[in-house]
Amino acid sequence: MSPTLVEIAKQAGVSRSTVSRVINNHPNVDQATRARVRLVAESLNYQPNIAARGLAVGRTRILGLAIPMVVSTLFSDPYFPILIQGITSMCNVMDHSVMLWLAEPEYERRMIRQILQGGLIDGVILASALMNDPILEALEKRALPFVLIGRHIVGESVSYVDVDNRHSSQEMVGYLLRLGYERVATITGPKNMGAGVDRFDGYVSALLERRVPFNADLVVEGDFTEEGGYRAMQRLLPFEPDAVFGASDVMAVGAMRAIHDAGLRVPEDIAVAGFDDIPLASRANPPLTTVRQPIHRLGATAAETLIDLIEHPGAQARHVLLSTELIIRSSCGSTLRR
Amino acid sequence: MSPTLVEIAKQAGVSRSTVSRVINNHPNVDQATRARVRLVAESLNYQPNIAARGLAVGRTRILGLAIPMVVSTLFSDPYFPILIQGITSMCNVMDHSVMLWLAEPEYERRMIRQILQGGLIDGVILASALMNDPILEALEKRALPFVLIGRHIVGESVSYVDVDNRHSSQEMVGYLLRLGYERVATITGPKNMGAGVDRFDGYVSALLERRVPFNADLVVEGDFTEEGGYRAMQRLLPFEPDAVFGASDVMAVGAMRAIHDAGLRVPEDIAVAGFDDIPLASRANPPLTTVRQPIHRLGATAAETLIDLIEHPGAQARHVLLSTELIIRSSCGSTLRR
DNA sequence: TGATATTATGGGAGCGTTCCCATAACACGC
DNA sequence: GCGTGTTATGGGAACGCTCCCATAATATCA
Repeated sequence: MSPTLVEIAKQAGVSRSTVSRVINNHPNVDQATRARVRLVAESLNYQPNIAARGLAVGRTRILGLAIPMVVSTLFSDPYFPILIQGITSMCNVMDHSVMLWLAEPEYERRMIRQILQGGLIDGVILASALMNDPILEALEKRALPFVLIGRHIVGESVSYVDVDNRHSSQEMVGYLLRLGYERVATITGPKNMGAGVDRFDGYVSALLERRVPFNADLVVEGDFTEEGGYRAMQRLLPFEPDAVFGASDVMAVGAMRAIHDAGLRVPEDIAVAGFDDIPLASRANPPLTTVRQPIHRLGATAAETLIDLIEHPGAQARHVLLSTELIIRSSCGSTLRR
Repeated sequence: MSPTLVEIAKQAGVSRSTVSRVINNHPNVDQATRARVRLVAESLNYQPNIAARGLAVGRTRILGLAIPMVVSTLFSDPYFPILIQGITSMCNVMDHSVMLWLAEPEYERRMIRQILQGGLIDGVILASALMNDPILEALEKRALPFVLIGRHIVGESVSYVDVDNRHSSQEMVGYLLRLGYERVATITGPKNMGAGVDRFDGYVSALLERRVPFNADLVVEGDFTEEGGYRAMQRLLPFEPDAVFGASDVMAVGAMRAIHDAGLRVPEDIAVAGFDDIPLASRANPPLTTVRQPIHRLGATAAETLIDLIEHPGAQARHVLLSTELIIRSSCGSTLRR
């Protein structure tokens, strides 16, 4: 094991306290002493024991990251790896570490207890919380700082970081309408997920904005999977949409497959747009017009916000909305139709 | 915060020690006392403080998971999410937790120190370590148990869990040869990754086995990306292969795109095979013949092995090879050619 | 029934830190 | 040259837990 404070102290001929002061950069340590202690600590490759420090000081500089398992299974795209990268990346900068929980339902209670009461964690990032997630309730009850990735029904009392789903979708659908499409359908996400409802809201807003009547036949709920997108599109086809907005790229790609299988062409017969801009989107045939999310930044911002929250207890809930970018490729045609 | 042992003790009218014994299921506690303490602990929602316990007992039941950032960026497939799921899943069963490090080169030293000497972690799982990874050296020097996911040059002195890459590739390429293909090319993975070299070895073994002369023109190094597969295939085309074995599905899909772009058909003109069986493989056009990896089990086994190693210090290094499954679809044709 | 095991319980010490208070050394101004 | 302030340092106590030893109560056996 790593040497302890007292061993450093002995070697440097000072007390435990002085070494601690040096390690934590407290003032009021003699220049010479400081240098000597530094040298010894360095040469012995000293590293403070996190558990002990955590015990003493009540803060571990460890962040918890909880992701509902159902959700993580769902995505067959690199969303989570990138998100996690964003989080750990910021944690590196801020000198924090990350503990990971993938919530399997059967271990949920155990996980919640561990997270909340283990005393090991300074705060929690909850990614893609489902609408009725039990952990959320527990988290609110307890005074542990936490940040949601993805806006949530619970409202404005909790901190969250999100992409502006509503506005982005509105923009995307508005773009389709401006191109002249008249029967714009949508394949939504599950309605127990924030991203699902917000993107649908954006769709509705865009119709409203351009005074296009809402047609319930042109809305089908998907589940963020390719297969789900495929099936949703099949249900949509009889109603003859001339464009489809898929609430995720993966679903949009599924929809494209359904369109091809039905002997129709994209975008000539039906235009397709997606959301996320995963790598697959640019390699689809035809390349997919979509909304690019700053996933990495989403993670980094969540970590940053959480750390800020930890350092300012009692502060107001933070709400951060990151903006997106419309990526125009050829799946919706490139010119105005009329 | 969660109540402490003494608070439980006070409420139950016993000593700290007795409560500790109850919590840890020690024998020699009176039935009645045990029940009473359990009740109080339950009602106060007691959860032992992990940091304190770790300090006292020298074991935290926390596993470290380290993934080189370069590698994690690389995969545009759900490999890592599934791997991580496998790990956390087993950790749930074994009552452990996971700390995550994504190794950014600039923070590597800090990470290594933290992992090795923070005293917080009982062992480390190192996923897809690069061949010259500095952390490996540090890990070997230190007496911290660790397990590699993916075999590694360092040899048999360290524990690892891996898929039998060599054998699986040999089987795949053997299958292509048996189908009658005569100019079987391969797009390899990077040669500083275990999976890269092992899968290439399997390719060579298959040729040897069936006495097909090795042709260096038919080997191009890829980088496990779609784009890399595309470019590799372009370089392969002039040498007129009649089949290509891509060391990953993502590269195989890239190769298919290159073949299509060159006006050729799969499998009529060139057969394509992959490795991994990611979801994309079954939805490719044509569906990809590939090798299925038990990724989830890979992660679970790594965690299990590590925990075993932690509990039996000084034990021999463990080597686990998981077997794979040949998934035959239509990208290599379904019938013998001659 | 008295010597000896066994079972049940309590309290001290220690894990490696940090924080707080005490103390010593030294400078300064008058 | 004496109070006052500042700087440097040491040691006790505490964080919440587990382990070990002591002791009391009870069971076991010749």
